[in-house]
Amino acid sequence: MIDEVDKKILNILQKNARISNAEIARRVGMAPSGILERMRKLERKGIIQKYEVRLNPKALGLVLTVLIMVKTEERVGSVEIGYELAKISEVQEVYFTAGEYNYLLKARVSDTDALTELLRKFGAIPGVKDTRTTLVLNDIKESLALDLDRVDVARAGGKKGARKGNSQESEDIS
Amino acid sequence: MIDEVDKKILNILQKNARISNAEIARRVGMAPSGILERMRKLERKGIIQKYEVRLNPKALGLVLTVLIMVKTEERVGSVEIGYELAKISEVQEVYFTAGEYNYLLKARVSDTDALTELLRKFGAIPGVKDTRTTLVLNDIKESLALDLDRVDVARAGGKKGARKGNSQESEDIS
DNA sequence: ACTGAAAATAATCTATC
DNA sequence: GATAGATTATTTTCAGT
Repeated sequence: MIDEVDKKILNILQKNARISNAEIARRVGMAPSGILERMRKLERKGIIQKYEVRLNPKALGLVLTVLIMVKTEERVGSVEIGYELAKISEVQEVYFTAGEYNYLLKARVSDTDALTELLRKFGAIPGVKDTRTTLVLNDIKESLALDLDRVDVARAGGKKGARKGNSQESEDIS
Repeated sequence: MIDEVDKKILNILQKNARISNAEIARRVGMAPSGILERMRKLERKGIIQKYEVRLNPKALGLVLTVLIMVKTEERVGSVEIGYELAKISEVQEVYFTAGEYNYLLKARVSDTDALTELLRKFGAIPGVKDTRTTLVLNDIKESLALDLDRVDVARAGGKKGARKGNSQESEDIS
């Protein structure tokens, strides 16, 4: 259950996740202790999953973004290979999809040699049958933001659809 | 230019972007003021782009992840329509790609009705010729983390590839 | 669920090396 | 670049409502 106050807090955090508690309190018009309690509850419910930093891949030399579709031979519905693919550090996103290809991945690499190396890693995973690489010419939008005006405040709850099938490693969320 | 100390700082932030400065300082073995200065420099250089919160879309009722390929009729190399697509709030990612389709998008919606509405919005943009929607059955991995061991510390610089072509709205980064 | 007060920490600035 | 020290601000806990 999230209410209008939670929505305000989450919208503030979506703009800048490193903003101080005290500043959120000021903007929401509540005591900092109350904000702190709400944030912890949102974390406990799994609505807040993580605070992340977005680094500029190009500024770090990872100038190529690639989208790779992967076809595998697994028993229907199995995502074993997906978890193997998710372990590869160049791979930022792995989706198990309905359709001809089983997975779609996004990866960042420094150059075509690094891309070749990455594809070689895929090929080394048993069951990977085919890959189809698409070069990204322009990362036009990349955002974690959700439009909270689209979420039904009444039915938004903490139980369903939590961390299942997420291979991110954990660490203290605060 | 990032060095080994920056790398340590960034790796700590990649695990939890809301960690205190003082705690980073403790882990790195430096004075907090020095860490603060380095973080500000990383922000100024555009290496740190944003601090984001990852909310659980499913916990908020946005249970469907969809990948949509969009074919457009634009003059070659133009990404005008990409920016239009990026304005739509359900759309979290927009990539301009080499290949048969011009764009690949990722979007979150609550149900198939919301998906229909989203596709209708695409159709309303002049120049959008065709869309191909793929349903995501499992979001296996979604992460912003970059493997800093893959970045060449020597050549990683602040000049190239900064915010160009990014339609995220800005706000005080701290 | 929230507030307000108190104690503990942290952020930030200046001066200095 | 970094630190140490001073000041201001924030975080956190908790008693009270």
